[in-house]
Amino acid sequence: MTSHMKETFGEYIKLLRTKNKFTLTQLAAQLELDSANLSKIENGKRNFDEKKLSKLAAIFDLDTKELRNEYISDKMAKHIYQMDCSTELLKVAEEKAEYRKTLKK
Amino acid sequence: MTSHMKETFGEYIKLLRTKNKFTLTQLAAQLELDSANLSKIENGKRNFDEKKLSKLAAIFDLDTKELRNEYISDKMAKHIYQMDCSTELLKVAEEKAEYRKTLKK
DNA sequence: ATATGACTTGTCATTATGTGACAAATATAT
DNA sequence: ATATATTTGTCACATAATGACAAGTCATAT
Repeated sequence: MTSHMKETFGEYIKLLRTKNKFTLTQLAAQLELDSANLSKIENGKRNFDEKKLSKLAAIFDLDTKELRNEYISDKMAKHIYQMDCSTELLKVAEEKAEYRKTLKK
Repeated sequence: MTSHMKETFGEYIKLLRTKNKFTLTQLAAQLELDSANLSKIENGKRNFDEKKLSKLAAIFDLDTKELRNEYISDKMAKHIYQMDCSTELLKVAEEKAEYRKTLKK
């Protein structure tokens, strides 16, 4: 874990986009999606499609694995936030996740 | 955090039910749901409806808050498991969840 | 062996939730 | 004011979750 972003994934995309002087339309085109929807993604009103992560990484020359980590941690953060899950509870959750692994499936 | 269950929430319900010598049909009736669907819940194929938590607590004389914690940690565990989220990544996610709080909304 | 009760599985109609697409509104710059 | 950039609203469609019920398995008592 090298990065320590506090942004949401949407804000992160916006950051990347503006730093590289892209317009929504330009980036959206490269990602093969509607610029209006990309706007919603940047503003946290829609989800970024996981299948497009590698494309996004390629555009901004990022490490795909790192980017996927950002993506996953953001998604988890959203859940943590939404269920208002405390650190304590998260620990329990982690144990339970381990338990689920032992159930294979 | 007093409990340290490793079960899934479904398994937990089943445990409560069998310890109290209830049949699926009996418990389902009290929870106002189909016994077939309760079976699926116990076996992790459906979700327990959060709105019925207090009812469940009442039936088995449990602390509602504790029960809700079990419920939430189970749900989080599911997410952690599904996205195969490492402890490291979880820490990052927690920070990001904090960040989301600062965004209010 | 078959009847009964307990549990599981499959399926379907309905509902809820998310997505792509485009129009319209707003903001920002020139 | 005009053009461009961004945001918001909405609709039709796809996808996923749910309630309901039928049919299945399994164990056991008779």
